[in-house]
Amino acid sequence: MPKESFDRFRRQILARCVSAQVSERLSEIGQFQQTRRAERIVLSATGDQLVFLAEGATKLIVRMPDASEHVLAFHFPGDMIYVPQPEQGAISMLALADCRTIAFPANSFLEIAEAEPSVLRTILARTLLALQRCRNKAIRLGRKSAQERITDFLLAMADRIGVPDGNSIRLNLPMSRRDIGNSLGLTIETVSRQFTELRNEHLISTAGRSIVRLHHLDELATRAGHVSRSNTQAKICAESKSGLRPGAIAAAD
Amino acid sequence: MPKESFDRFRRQILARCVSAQVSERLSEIGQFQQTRRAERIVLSATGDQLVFLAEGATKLIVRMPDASEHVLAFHFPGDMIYVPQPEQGAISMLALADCRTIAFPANSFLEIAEAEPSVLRTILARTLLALQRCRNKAIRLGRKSAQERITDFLLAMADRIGVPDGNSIRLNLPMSRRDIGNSLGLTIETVSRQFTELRNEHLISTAGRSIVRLHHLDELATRAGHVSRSNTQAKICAESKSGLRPGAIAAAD
DNA sequence: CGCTACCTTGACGGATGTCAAGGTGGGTGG
DNA sequence: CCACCCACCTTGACATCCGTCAAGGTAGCG
Repeated sequence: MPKESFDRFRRQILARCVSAQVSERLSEIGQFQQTRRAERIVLSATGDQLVFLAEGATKLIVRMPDASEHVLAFHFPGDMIYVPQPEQGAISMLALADCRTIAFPANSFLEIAEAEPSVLRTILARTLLALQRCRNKAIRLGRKSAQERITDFLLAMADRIGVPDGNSIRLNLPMSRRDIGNSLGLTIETVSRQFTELRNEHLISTAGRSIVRLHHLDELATRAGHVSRSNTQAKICAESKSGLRPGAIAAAD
Repeated sequence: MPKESFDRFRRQILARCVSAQVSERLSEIGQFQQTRRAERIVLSATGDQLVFLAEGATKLIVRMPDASEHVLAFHFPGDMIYVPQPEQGAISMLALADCRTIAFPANSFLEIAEAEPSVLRTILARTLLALQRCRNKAIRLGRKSAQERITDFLLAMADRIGVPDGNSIRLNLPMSRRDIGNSLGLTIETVSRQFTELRNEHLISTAGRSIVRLHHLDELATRAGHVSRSNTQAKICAESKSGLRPGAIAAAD
């Protein structure tokens, strides 16, 4: 396993105070993997997995009975993703860009972590965060219009991978319009129409297929159905400065 | 705190092998509460809470900006519910029937549980289960039609509180049509129309406002968009015999 | 027995899915 | 470096499902 990836894992998931022994044992059960864009991250089918994403971007998908796919979440470096054993649920993880991952069998991971309750608590805290994100997603899908979903999605992305750019925030979206639609419960056509509409109102601008610039964050937040907290920009700055992002287990957008 | 409620908590959440001391300390920080139907379960605002539902039924709701409410989950006895600190998220827990609950400050609970990693793992396991349920809910809300949502909801309820009744399953739903709609992202009218339609097709029958009987579970499962696993009945029998239900942290339907 | 909250039914309109027909970006190979 | 090609995106016309508004009906409780 490349030292660089595991070091990232150690920094982000294991607190600073973890014994070298625990770290050692975890590195022994972790399966490193390098995956090319559009390929599946191969996971052992012998139980639930905890996957650490060291580099790249992924989507977590469910295959529906009709062979279509629904995107549960997008993930970015530093995320810890819980993937249940692929029995019938048919959850799988696909690379949106070239990826480096470390996959741990969940049971072994947790057994080792029992020796170091702080690690267990870190995992629990991230899982609770994932649950909150998933709840938010459920609200979004249940109640919001297409435009609200799209703007909410863009703002969530801004929080996660946006970079300040003058008065705007610049996004380099690794996922296709289809992926966005599959994540928000919309068709690709509706996604496209909403992008066009936001572009016509100068709330966003786009360059090529993946670059999106968000202007007027406050107006976008209003469109997303938020309640006037125009601190997205501030949050991003704070986060990029400290180098800490909330991270998640499997419910990031 | 009534012995009966805490005993239930001990049986369901604490494994049999927990030290008397841990159990004792948990009972000291747990706030017992009896709540009447339609009232709010009052929680300390000083941090996240873990609420054990010993008796009754509850809904976990979010107040939307427009003062409407969205139901995140319904809960039943034995569930452990994670309720984040009510900052702006405005999540609250309402009793659908007379309830008995024990509320623990999450941080204190987890600190005590660190002495007994098996408890921490139980909580983590339940949280992961809640995450799975929430993911399922997200899929349901994102992709399914009104009829699929309703039938899926009824089958989920059958798994949780259904009792076998000849060839059917009988449900005594503690929540109103409005609550069901708020949970599935539908209006009360649409819920009502779908009930009527299912009734006309003899897939369900109703008595009064809260009794629902499900016939033809396999057909209902098809309507729900499931993939032909007609084992719902079997699962319920097995569960009611063993007295064990999966339980959840805050994402039950 | 009557009141009230809750449920049911109907008519209508609008947001979004579906179907269809181009247009465009970006990577590949010459 | 350019041209080509394919996947991806955009736009339009139309259909449909569900939300909205409105008007009763009914269960369950006092």
